[in-house]
Amino acid sequence: MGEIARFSQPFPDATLKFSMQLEKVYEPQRLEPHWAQWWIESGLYRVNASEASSRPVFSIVIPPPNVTGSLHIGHMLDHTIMDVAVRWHRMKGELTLWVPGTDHAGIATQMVVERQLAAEGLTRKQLGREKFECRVWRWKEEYGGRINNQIRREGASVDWSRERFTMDPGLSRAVRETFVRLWEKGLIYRGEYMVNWCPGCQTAISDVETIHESVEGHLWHIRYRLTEGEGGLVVATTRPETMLGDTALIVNPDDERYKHLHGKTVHVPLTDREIPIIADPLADPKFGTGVVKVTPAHDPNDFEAGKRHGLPSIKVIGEDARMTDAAGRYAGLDRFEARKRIVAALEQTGELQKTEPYVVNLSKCDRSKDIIEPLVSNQWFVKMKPLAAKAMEAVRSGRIRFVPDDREVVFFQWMENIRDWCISRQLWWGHRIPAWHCRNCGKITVARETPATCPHCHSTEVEQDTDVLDTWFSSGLWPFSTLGWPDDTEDLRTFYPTSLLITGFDILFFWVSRMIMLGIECTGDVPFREVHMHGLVRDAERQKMSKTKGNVIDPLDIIDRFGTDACRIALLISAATGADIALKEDRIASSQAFANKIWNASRLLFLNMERSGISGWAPQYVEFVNPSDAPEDIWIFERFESARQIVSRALQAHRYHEAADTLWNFVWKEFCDWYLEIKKLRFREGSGIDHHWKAALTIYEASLRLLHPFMPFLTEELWQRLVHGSDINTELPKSISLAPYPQESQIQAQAESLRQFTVLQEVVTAARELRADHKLDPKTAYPATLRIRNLPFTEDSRTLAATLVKLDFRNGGNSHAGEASLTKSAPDFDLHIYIPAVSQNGSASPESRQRILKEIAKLEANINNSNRQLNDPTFLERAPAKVVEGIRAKLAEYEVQLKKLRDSLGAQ
RNA sequence: GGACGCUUAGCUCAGUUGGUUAGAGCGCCGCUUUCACACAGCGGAGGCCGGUGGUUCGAGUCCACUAGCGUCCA
Repeated sequence: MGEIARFSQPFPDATLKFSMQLEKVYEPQRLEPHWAQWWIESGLYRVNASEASSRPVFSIVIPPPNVTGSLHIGHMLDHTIMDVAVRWHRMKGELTLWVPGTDHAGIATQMVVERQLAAEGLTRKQLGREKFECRVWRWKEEYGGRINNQIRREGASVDWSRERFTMDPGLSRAVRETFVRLWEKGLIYRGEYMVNWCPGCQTAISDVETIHESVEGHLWHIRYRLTEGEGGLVVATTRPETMLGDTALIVNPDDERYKHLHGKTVHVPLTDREIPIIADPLADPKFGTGVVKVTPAHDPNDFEAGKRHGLPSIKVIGEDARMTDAAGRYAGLDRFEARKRIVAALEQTGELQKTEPYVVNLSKCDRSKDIIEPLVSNQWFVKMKPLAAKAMEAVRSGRIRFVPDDREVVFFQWMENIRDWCISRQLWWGHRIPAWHCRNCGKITVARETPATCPHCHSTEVEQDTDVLDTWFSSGLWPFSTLGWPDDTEDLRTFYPTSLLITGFDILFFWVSRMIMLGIECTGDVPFREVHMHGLVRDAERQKMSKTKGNVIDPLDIIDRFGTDACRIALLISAATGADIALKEDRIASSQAFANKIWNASRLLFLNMERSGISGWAPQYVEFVNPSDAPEDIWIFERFESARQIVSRALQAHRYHEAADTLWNFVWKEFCDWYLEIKKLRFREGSGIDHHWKAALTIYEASLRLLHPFMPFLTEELWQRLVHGSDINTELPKSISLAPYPQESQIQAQAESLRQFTVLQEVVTAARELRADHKLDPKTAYPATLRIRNLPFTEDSRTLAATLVKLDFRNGGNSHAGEASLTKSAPDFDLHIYIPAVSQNGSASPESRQRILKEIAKLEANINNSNRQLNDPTFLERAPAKVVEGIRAKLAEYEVQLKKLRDSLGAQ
């Protein structure tokens, strides 16, 4: 059971009238910010770990957004789904924690601040590391709050007292601890390897931060002359500028064409260097000319080949993507300018044999879109295989469950082919690597605490490594670093492993996988028991949103226009499990209409409460005690219970769209369109709380609670107004968000009343159909007769039906036999409407005649189909009795209906 | 090249273990401004569920093949 607090001062703002008189149109913009603020100020979602002994625990961490960024619509989807789950669990009475926070986004933030410096004519190098870091912190203080404000406006019920930032001291200590442990276990190493170098970001990046693209390029065939004797070899390459760094040519050992050349040397064009021809399987005889040039400093394959054969490595392209001094007369040129000039030069010397068009696979930096330069450099790596093995085991054994589970395939595929993770970044903003280099003995010391002297030689000449760690290294610790790890805190013991992770599948490799690996490694347990991965929010044309395309939807923008609740429900209802969303604005607009509909349904109720002399309603939290005998009550309780069950099951299974859709239909189509339409005929001036009101308010209040996780603002507002005026002699929760979620009702289905109501619905629909088809005057109460078969149809139901469709059953019947009539018959009833004014013109309209013919055709088809099945012995033998019986019953109905339709055609 | 997914109403999409007449939102057509709501109500039109074949008494749902599209990995 949620925290029960005495109801006090629910409205944080005195300007909000605390009354049952609602404005005609729902204005979310006026109400939502107040509740958002009140929820926080009241500390409703602050959790105390010590309460865990008596209650089940539900915990979740927010995927930390970039602290200096701003939220996009994808975040809003993510946060909305999380908030639904969180509010649901909280209302179920679980001790529910949602940890908010942000990450420091190393590269992105550094680049933003560098741009700012550039505007002042400064560079970070001019400023120096320490001052630069100060500038970034200042930037963070200034803009970091923006994200939090946005999260508040989304209605996210996080525990702000536990807000964390990846650069907080505690989380930084977790980073250091992890690094040291992995180093001590030999899972971190440092060395000269080929890495993805982004010239734009000026740092190494990991494999997952690169994207691959196929672009139209060229394959240049270049002739390398033999240094001795005549002839030479032709090499096909897509990157001629790297030839300046060639240190060998490779041919396949089995390639007969080149066997006689093994061990000979060739001259590298445009240089005065000689390089050997060696045999290695790297060369594919079928590709190009079967000869490859080897540039160990600038290609991952060549790097490996170079190691195998002990080849020298010549770096001709630098970190700035310009040619180095080793490139001779090309030194200082941009790599692509150098390529142009080299091709031109080769053409002139005749060493360029031919040029053909070729589709080149390019690696680009995911962030800056610069073309990656593979470079050999000194970097830090995490050995992934041992970590991956445990992570895969955790998923395979079911300790972590993926929703939807087909994502597991992608996870396993990636894990099985995992490569070591380059974690060092040549940045100044981030967690500095806890490794110290000794200038005296050259040894490396990795330590939790900053060493004063070198432990190896006791020199004081120790200097911390200048690199920082990949941001994902720290966010990989997020589920436990936020809870106090490495300390053994009460929070950690209570809330770890977290219950659930909800995030986009696009960061499966970046984040989810790494959390699983690091979580198991650091804590010995999985970081979460379930992962729900939702899709991307795309624009109406299914295009990925991007700033360059200009199709980005700003969540605050649509929140301002439509209200948070409308945006939430629109996102939820569009989000089939795991599928991308093509978000259309008209969907949000219709959700706004939905919110307004609920508002106005409440307005109807509140207005009538006043007339009946009811000032408020205090919920009992015992669902559906003593319903009246009114059929609409029995019916709506049954519909509510059905919706409640579907919603609960759907939430359990992370089918949020199904839950939202079910609620939409229940509230609008059933509660508003049928139940309230009838109930408002029941309300009486000054009645006080009679059985009609008791039922209506019970179902209304329970519906608000059922809806609350999805539309928290609207339901809070209405619930507060509803309960405020009541004679509260029981203790009420302070907020609907702390009230219990509707439980299974104790009501027994009353079949007779239900049928009474569904027949009533059919009669009403039939009458409306007749009136519409024949364009009967909407204002005239026509005389009519209604004959119900096989059911004691009460006078009450008859009156209700007559009122709803403006018919006069008292004056119907034989006395009007001379007038034309319209007839609609169903298995349960016959309805005749008499039309005195147009007695000569009572024949069926062409529209209705056509529809009847169509219906007859359909019925005949159904009857044939049913007969075919019922005459089939194998069907009778193998189909379940329930299905067979169902078809028999239907067949009987079809036949009655068919006869009536034929009669009605004849009669008209 | 490999893996996975998608194809259902004019548009965007639902459809849990195969079961009786396939749904929603928007759009479209008609009627109504009735004292909750025109961000509304009522009525209506609109679908051989991509194609072919198979399993089954029964397939939008399962299987195979095929066409088109998409995502991830190499």
